Amino acid sequence: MSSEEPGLRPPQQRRSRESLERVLQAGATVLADRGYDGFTIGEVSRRAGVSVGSVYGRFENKDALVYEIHRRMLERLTPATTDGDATADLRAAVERATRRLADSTDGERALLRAFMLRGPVDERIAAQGSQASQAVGRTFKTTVLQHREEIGHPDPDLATDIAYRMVYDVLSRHVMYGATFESDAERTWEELVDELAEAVVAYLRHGRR
Amino acid sequence: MSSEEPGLRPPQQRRSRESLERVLQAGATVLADRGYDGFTIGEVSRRAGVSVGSVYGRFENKDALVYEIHRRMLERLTPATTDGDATADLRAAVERATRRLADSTDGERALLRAFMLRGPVDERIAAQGSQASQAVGRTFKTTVLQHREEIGHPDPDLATDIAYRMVYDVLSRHVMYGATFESDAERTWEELVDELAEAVVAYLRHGRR
Amino acid sequence: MSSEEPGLRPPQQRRSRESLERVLQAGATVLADRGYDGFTIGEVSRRAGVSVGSVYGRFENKDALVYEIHRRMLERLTPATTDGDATADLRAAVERATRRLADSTDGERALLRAFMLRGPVDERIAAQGSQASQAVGRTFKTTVLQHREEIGHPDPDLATDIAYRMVYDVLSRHVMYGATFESDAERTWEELVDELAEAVVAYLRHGRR
Amino acid sequence: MSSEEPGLRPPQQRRSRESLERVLQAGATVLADRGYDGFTIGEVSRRAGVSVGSVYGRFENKDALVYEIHRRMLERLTPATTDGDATADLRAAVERATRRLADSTDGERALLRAFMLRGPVDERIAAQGSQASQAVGRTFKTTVLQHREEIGHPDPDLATDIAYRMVYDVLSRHVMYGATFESDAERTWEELVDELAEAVVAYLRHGRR
DNA sequence: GATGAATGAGGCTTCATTCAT
DNA sequence: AATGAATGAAGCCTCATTCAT
Repeated sequence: MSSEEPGLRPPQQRRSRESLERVLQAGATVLADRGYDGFTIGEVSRRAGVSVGSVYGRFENKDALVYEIHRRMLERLTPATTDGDATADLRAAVERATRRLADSTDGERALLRAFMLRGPVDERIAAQGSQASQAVGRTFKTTVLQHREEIGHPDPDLATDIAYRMVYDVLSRHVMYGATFESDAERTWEELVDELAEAVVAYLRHGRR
Repeated sequence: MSSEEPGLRPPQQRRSRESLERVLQAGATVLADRGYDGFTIGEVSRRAGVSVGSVYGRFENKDALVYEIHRRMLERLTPATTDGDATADLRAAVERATRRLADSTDGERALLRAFMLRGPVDERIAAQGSQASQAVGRTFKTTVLQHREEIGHPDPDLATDIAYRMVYDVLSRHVMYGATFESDAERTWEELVDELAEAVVAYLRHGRR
Repeated sequence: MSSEEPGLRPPQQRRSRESLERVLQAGATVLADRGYDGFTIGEVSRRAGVSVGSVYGRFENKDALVYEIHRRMLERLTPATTDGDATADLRAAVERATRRLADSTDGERALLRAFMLRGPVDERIAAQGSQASQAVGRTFKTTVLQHREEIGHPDPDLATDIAYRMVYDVLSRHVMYGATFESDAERTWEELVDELAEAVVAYLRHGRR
Repeated sequence: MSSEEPGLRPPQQRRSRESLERVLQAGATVLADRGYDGFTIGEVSRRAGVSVGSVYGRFENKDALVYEIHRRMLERLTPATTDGDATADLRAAVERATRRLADSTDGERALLRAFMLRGPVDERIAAQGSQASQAVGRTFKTTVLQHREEIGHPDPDLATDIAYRMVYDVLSRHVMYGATFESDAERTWEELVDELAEAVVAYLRHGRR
């Protein structure tokens, strides 16, 4: 399938590798600063201090460059996720999982935002992003389900899935739109993280009627 | 402020009103079908069966057309919201408020999606959208806070705000990305609505530690 | 010849005549204010408070309107020119002729400017303008040549022609470009008029070598 | 000031310099042949045998191209002007200065015409043109004022300034409108030059009344 | 006659991609 | 390999003119 092709032409020499990195770095900066609309090959080549032709020497086309920047961002966002550490109870598990999810976006929010806006328009971005989000989700859920017995909801798997969505979606929206879009009450990132954990704990714990 | 001007040139003849509606309708369809990127004046004029100049006879520029489509969508989305109806208890209130929010998107999801993606890039869309979301939010919160005494959270206003964000953000994300983005478990709109209400009730009710 | 056709459709009714005048007046104002580039039928119709179609009901096309505005301006600029009044001597004749030329532009400078810039691009404007300028020139020369015996130049007709050009061209340029274009010394209209007369007198009087 | 920026993107390769020259040359030809109204990027690119994009690769926008053509024309028109050569008397000085001014337009009249018509509409053209004209004027006046003692006019500086305007304006008008606009007597360039010098000499020499 | 809506050619500009050097 | 110049399709917008009402 063509969607499987990397579009990245592997570098052969030392200088090549450096220039490749410069292009990727510049590309990420452009995306973060000016969004996808401001992301032109010309702008990237200018910021990278590399010629347009050189960019095309590295990447088959613009999309391939975007995908690679995306891929690398996701790599940084979803680390090895060695999540072995046990947790004392459901609350502790939820808090840790939530915090970990929140922290993973540190320093990448502007770039993440650009891709979040691009996903719905570009299937491949969506697919890559979805995959990563699901991986993160599995970790989240695994951590939380360590305390399955504390969960009062009749369908713990469903509840945990919903819980993950709540956390993920509220944080995502904050990344995309900022602190006050849907409400005039400004909420900091920290507040959101704390309250989301609180909400999730309450939701998971309580028995149905 | 000049940024407040509508940019819509009011029609003065019958023929003209019809063509205005055709343009708006075609514009909404294009946005829904192909997103903002596919939204060109040429495409709109083609679908509306109207010349390019005609579009400009009605709208100052492309943005003015987009804003007007947005404005009308928001008008449909946020009805008079006479929300007088009392509710029996917190659960009933949350369920009604959540359902109402969810239902308001019926039939407009594709268009809504286009604007949700445009907001972060276009301040005016963001401002209009935010205003509407906040209005909806006030109704949601008012309904829920009718049962303030049932709320166990030490700060009921904060909790209600967070609750609204959870509902709004999960549903929004579903509109933007579909059923399976961040989780591989496909969730229907209905499931989401029900479980979100459940989660909110649990969150609001439970006393802190 | 098509260049002979007036392009003006004669008005039949009272209201018609009024609206015709409004169009011509508005057209002159637009030309004076915004130059030929800003002269669009839309703008004229807006300022005249008359529909676009109405303008075309009066004038075959944009050019015909421009020509008519031009024609009327020239009519005002070049009055019956009954120049019978005798003058005492060459100096008096030159001064009167120069002053009369200068005064004829009063209150029309902005409009005149627009047409002076249009002439070189539009043959018909050039022809009409040239004809008027030549008529004015004949009066100027006739007045001056009343004192042919005072003229020292071996070819009085040539000299008078050159004299007219000097006066006409310096004043024209002042109308087109303002007080300081070709020199940093700002010269008022009055200064120019006085010194031009002085120069012309000196030129005409002096015998050759 | 940003209005001072050239808007010309400096060429870096041999090929590019050639194409730059072709564009400038074609641009000048278009302006000379069809005036500013006929000066479209499409027409220039066609005549230069170069793509539209290529023009924009070299110039920020249409105006920048026009300004550069103007700048180069002025450069050719106003040479180093080392005017050291002494003159025998006022007449010789005036004749030389007038002739030099007249000669400077050789071979550029059509292009000059286009810019003379553009100046009143484009401030930057006006400013550049005015500056050049004033520089030429200073040379003219310096040459003439070498013989200040021959000047009978009570204010030699004023008179010299007026003299320059007469020469400049009559020649300019001839460039813009041709030989017969304001008079039906056709005057050749040579005749104008000779008579203007004659007139200026007479004007400067004669004592006031 | 009057109105103003509709038309569409034409002008400016951008940018992904190719290709000569 | 690297460079950056060249290409041209495509998008936005204007405005003279026509024509249905």
